[in-house]
Amino acid sequence: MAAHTHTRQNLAELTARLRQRDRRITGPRQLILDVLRREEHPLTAKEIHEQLDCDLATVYRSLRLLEEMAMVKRFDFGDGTARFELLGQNDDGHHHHLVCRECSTVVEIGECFRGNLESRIAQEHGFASVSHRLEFFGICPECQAN
Amino acid sequence: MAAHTHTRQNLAELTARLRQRDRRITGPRQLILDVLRREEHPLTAKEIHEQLDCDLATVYRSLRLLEEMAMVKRFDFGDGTARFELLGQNDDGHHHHLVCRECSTVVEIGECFRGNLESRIAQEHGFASVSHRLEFFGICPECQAN
DNA sequence: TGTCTACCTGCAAATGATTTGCAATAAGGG
DNA sequence: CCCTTATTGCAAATCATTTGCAGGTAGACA
Repeated sequence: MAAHTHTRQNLAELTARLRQRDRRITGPRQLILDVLRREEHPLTAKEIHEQLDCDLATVYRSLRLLEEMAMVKRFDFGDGTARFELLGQNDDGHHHHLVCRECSTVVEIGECFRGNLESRIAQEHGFASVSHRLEFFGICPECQAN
Repeated sequence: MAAHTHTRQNLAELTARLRQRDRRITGPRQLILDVLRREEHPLTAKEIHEQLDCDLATVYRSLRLLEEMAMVKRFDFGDGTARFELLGQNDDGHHHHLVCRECSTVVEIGECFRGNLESRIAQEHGFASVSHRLEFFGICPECQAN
């Protein structure tokens, strides 16, 4: 699919979701989605900001809004900095990452243990709407070589 | 086992591990372990500090040292605040938590998926020493009632 | 196309967790 | 008991993220 098609789709979806919440389609919001679409790995707010020409606070505000609208997903690798990935239209973004402890290279892990672990845990402890967060850490091939 | 026995054991272990690194056994370090031993759930640096009478910076420095010495384990629930738990002598502290999204109540989860998932992931991606972090989130029984 | 208004942005300052510089203090081997 | 070196308290610095505010703009409507 050509990039501009992606963009168009993206924009249409953005427009629709923003309308529902009486929010506006602004330059920064479109640009942030563009940046995220270009990257295959989750980006920090700062990394996104470096590719843009708007205020860092605007990036944070936009990311929060886009997250609420389920257009981006926030990941936490435990280094004190949130990372964001673009979500597809029918994608809940549930997947995990394998992160290099040395260079922070990120590999996406499609696999996840069966959901029944989650429901069993919910049942055993009387919790409702249980979700989980799972990330893997290791040393990537390149860092092993060095 | 009586509490003072625990304390004695604790102190002996602390002493031994500190000696190895040419570090000193100080009041704050002993007190932090005491506080952690009294609590069944992971505590934040601030929570530990509230029960003590030393500087917050000292609490952070001590926790970092104790973590390096594998006497406490750091957990990250994704709320931007680290939490710490005491580790037993032959305990690598590998377990997970179920955290209430409302009130932050924490339940410890003993169970963990088979370690072969970890090694399979390592193999597939060429990573070495792969570990993982996994936490569950949900609404606890009490918060469901309210 | 101009108006109006609520939403947005930039900028600067505030927050909250955690770290660090430094001078004063204490642990513990000799 | 002394001396060297680790450790502490205090204040200031960092870092990621948020927020207050005044000026700017998207977009519904006339």
